Amino acid sequence: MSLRIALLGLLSGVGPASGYDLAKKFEHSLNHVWQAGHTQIYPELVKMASDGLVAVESEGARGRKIYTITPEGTRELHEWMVDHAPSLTIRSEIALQAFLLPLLDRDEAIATVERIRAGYQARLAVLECKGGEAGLGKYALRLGLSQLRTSIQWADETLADLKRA
Amino acid sequence: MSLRIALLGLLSGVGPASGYDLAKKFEHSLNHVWQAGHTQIYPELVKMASDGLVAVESEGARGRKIYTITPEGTRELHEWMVDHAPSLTIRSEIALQAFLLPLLDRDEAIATVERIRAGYQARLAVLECKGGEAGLGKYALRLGLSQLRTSIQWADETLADLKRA
DNA sequence: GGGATCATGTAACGAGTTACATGATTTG
DNA sequence: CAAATCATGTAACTCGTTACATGATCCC
Repeated sequence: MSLRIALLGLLSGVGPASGYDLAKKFEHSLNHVWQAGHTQIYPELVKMASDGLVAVESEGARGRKIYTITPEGTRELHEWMVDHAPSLTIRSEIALQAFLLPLLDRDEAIATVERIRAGYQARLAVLECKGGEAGLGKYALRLGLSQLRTSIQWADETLADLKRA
Repeated sequence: MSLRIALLGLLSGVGPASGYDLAKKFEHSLNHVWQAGHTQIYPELVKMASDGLVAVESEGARGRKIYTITPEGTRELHEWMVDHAPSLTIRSEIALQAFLLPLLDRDEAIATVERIRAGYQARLAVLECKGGEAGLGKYALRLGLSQLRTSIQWADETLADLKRA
């Protein structure tokens, strides 16, 4: 369901696009929120077209197919945004490592937290480059940035904690 | 893979347990980090047993099977904790709603953020009850709490932002 | 005896990943 | 012409969810 919503959202927000374009958007602007590769996107667009949520507007060079959102797609997107209580389901490998940290001895734990911190830091650098603008992703970007900064702070506190012991 | 690790981690941290026990742990202590229901856990334990990572220690009343982690399981768990760079993959319905927020008009956006905030708040209340203790999950709990507090702050700032406009 | 909880499973389906496969066009 | 990028797809597999199914034991 969420993949559909993400695709509908992009088509609605940035206008008609090909599967290829949409895959790029996933890579560059949506990646801190949802992930999907082209192998998932292409078949989904076909299904969505047969469900009447999108339509092929035109076929361009190199077999390029431009999809547009239909009124029905717009309705479905809007309904999801307004009615759907988003699931709180979390599956985070990082949090799992954090959870199991007490199973390691001091030095191993420190090294693991440092690795986690580096990952957060790298991602923060990427997000920071996406800078202030961004009509569509604006609020999500701010959310991502504050969560990352908080997580880095957690890593620092945890490192201090582990080193103290 | 991560499901295996989570199960190995629990067996290692809290000692021998049945699939049922492990499912309860997932519900009560691991749920802010990883989720799995019994329908996923039971078959996975069988596979893990055939891979030599766990063993059935004893069979108790009502067909209860107690699993223990084997030395090989311990090795695998340790290796993952020490060597594995955790994936940064995120799939968050909440962040997706946040991303698409600019597609809504002012009042709808406000209502949506309020719904998101309520979700965060509810989860925060749950986590806060798990209180200070917790050998195994200690660090993950702190991480979860700070992330939630940050997210609630984001919701408040976003609401202020939307109301100003 | 009846309802709650303990305890384990299977089957069907949907979501997501990895590997494979193909061909057109642009740029150096 | 060769390499990069554009552009689309399929197949096999793993992971996760929902629905179904069964029976034992405990407590009222």
